[in-house]
Amino acid sequence: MSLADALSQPDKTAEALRAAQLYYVQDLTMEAIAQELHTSRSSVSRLLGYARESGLVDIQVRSPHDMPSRLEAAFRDRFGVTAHIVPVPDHTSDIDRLERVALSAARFLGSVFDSNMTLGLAWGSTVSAVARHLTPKRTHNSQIVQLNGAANTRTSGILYASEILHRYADAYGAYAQQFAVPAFFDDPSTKLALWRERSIRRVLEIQRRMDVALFGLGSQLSGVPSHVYVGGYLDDADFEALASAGAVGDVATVFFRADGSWRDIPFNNRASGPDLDVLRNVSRRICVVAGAAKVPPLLGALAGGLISDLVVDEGTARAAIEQHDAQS
Amino acid sequence: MSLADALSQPDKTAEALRAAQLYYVQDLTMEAIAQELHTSRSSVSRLLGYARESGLVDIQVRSPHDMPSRLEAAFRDRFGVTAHIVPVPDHTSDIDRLERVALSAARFLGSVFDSNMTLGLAWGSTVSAVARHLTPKRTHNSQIVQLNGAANTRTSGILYASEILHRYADAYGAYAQQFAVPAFFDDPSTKLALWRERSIRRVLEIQRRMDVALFGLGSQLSGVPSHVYVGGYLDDADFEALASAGAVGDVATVFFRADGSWRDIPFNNRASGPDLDVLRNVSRRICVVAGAAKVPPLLGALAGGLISDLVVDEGTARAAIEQHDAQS
DNA sequence: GACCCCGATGAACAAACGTGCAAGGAGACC
DNA sequence: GGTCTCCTTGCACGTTTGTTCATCGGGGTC
Repeated sequence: MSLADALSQPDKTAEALRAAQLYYVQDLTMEAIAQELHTSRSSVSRLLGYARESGLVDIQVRSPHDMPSRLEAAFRDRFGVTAHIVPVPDHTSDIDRLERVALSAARFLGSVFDSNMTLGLAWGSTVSAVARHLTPKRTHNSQIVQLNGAANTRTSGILYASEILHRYADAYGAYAQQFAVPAFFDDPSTKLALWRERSIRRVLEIQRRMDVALFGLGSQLSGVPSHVYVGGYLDDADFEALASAGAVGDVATVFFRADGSWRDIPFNNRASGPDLDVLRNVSRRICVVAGAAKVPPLLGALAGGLISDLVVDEGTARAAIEQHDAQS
Repeated sequence: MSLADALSQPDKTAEALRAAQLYYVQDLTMEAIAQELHTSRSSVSRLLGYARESGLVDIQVRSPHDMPSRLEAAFRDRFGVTAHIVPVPDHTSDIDRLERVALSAARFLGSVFDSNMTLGLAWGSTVSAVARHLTPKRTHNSQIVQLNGAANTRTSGILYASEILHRYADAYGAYAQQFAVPAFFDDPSTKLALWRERSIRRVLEIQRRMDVALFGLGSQLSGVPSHVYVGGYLDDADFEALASAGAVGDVATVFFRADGSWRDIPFNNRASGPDLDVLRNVSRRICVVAGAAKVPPLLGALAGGLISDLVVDEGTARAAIEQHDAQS
């Protein structure tokens, strides 16, 4: 359900609105609503589905402020971060886990992003997963900017960068700002040259002014090297270089260590993503994390102050807190 | 479900919160949630009911701002008032109509009222009906103040003033400020004398500082004199005096004319409610109206600028706009 | 006009849900 | 310890809801 679709059918929207009022506010049954609208119950069911899909009805669960979960309090105390813990049974597969976290993240993003804002998107499987669950929301004068160049598209289930960007822009009625550069450069000087181009500098300038950043964490370095980046961008030598530099993960192609440091990792001058100082200047830095494999990069990102709001599944959150407490 | 109850059972609240997350955010079925929580599906159903009742989950239907209903636009254009039209089939009885409008009003009030605010309540059957549908919401340092003295309690289905006040205070965790005076004075000088008392002046001072006012409209003067006020407070002579003064209705015992004027209605110096200038200084003045009989007082209140937000059923709204347009 | 395509519709079915009810359990009082 | 009361639980049932499917009707195309 795109915003354009929603606008193309004002009567349908009006009826859906009416049905939603009657159903969600006045607690009528669909049967009763069908009578009022002179249609069949099935149509009412569909109408309500449409109302939910298109964001006409907004359902949010809010914990009373005086009783945040123990885990959320732990993140606040240790890292000064607002955590949004997604309850997930422990035996859930990593794919389901990501899906459920992404769903919560999408709702949260919807409540944060608004008119006159700029949203920066890191390109990766996590941000792609969130894209699948966005709820439309009308905004004005807002834009979406891509934070790092696109990796290849052969990797399973990950959408094209432009496709992702378009989904966000469509859901929020925002202007999409592409960033047409490779994910990683082979030669740092190429990057420097490109960064002097006016078309690129314009994008960099927009990035610098973003109000909200949304990103996942790369964890290619922990344990077995994942194949995600093996598509012509990183080779074995690169991985070795990163490993020997002590990198534990990346945000938008920029790598950092367990202690949150990143400035002196040479590899980063080949990355297309924004300097992490730029990121740290953003007021809302929403990090979406699912799966225990991401605990090391998560702790690094937290140490580096890269995160202001964290959406994470319960198990990973618990593991992160335990590991942090064990190390300090 | 009172706020006190909600606090007395933190584990229940926590479980309800979890269930609500899984149900409303992650779209799991109750069966699945039951498994995660190691309980039966029925319990989950009840848990979710509790979560809704106690305001843990907040469902709101919001019209896209670019497409308000035609009626809402009409109210904005003609009176500068934000209208909240409650869809109700035309053949609905006045009692059902009031009930459905009150439900919407309660939800709206919940979205407006917050910490550090003072809410003024006119005492009447409409405000009483709203009380029945309040959703709990936690606030701090807020208070509820009664705007006018209590009429008698013999009239059907209307709660005691203190009972109403208590419901609001309980739902919002606010301090309740009673106003122990009669609805109408026989002798204006009694009122003047009482108004000099420090205990009364304290309440009047609070009234003067309120941020939100919630009131219905009295329509005792249109057509057949209703028996609502016939409880020892108003007699035939009073009604005649009001009729000859041109009064069309009242807000919190203070009467006004069709053109919105009220200052020179002698009867008002016997009323216990606040001067309408005090009311007009309140930033949110929420008026709840149901039933076509209230069209004349509604138009008067609109003319007098007494209303900032209007919650009204569709039929009455349409009638009011039609009548206004016909007269001008 | 004939044809096709696509989206909308209501009937029918299966899944999901709310609630009355009886059983069980914890505490209060005797 | 008995027992009385009140609250909670899970089951069973009837109701409500989501979804599939066949059908219909309104454009667009030849």
